[in-house]
Amino acid sequence: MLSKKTQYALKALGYLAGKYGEGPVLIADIAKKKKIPVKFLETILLELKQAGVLDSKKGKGGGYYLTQSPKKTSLATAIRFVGGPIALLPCVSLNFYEKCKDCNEAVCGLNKAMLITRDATLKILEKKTLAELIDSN
Amino acid sequence: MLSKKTQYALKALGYLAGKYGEGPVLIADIAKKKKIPVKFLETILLELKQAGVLDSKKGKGGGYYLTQSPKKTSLATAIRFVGGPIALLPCVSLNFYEKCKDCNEAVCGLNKAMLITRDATLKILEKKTLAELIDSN
DNA sequence: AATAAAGTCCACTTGTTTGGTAGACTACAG
DNA sequence: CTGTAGTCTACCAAACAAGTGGACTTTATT
Repeated sequence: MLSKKTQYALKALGYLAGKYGEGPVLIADIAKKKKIPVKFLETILLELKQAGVLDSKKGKGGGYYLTQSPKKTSLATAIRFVGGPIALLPCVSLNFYEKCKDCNEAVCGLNKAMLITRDATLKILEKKTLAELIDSN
Repeated sequence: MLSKKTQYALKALGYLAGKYGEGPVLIADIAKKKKIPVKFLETILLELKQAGVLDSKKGKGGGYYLTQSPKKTSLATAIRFVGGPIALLPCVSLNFYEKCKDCNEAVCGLNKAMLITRDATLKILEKKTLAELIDSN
């Protein structure tokens, strides 16, 4: 299961995708529409900005906005930006790999099963983009 | 990512699968071979026993063992027994479903994407069984 | 019956995540 | 120069995850 933080990040990105090209969107606006605690969202958006997915404008008329077209960012990328590994085990994670203490990966059945799972998941999440998160909500 | 607890549970079940039919296996034995903290493993095995996957024998010559052939328990089942939801979001979970506060699922793009992901994951994890976790480690 | 082996159960610590509050500072539009 | 809005820092606390320690019960064996 994705962490709350990652879930909120995806919701916020989906909302911003819907507003792409319309200028900066207020944190408070996103928080209200997507039912996210304002202060928590603040730190999430800041992380996404540091990752380069978002940019912001301070002062009146300010807010957050996507740095590029929502079609150019895949869900897999978005999830990784807020720190969520996609694989079910550390030993099959591309970006958060960690070796098992107890097994030889070449012959580990668990490793094999989870590798297949990760590939199937990635195949989907790399094709879907932020543009697909736009909806009528 | 699966929780440590779930990861340990799968490792332990894999080990017990390899010993199926050979009588009870000591907690300490599993812990040592799979590098799991003994006390933590203790609570995990207890949960699996209460779920019916394992049974135990107390006293000398006691230990834990699978209640049925490793081929009869899928990885999806095993994961769910120790409390781990398989879906990436609560709103697409079969066993731990929770409605989103902020979206209409029928038109939610995130929901759709995660549903497809969950189905792909489940398809794999429901086919793989504990027997496939047996290896030479 | 005594003993040792082994699972069971309860309490506790430690650390992280999640959610929330408060306040000061910076940038910018009007 | 004033108000708006993001930035940053510092807390707090409830809930959960991970891990530890110790006392208790059951059972086979001697």
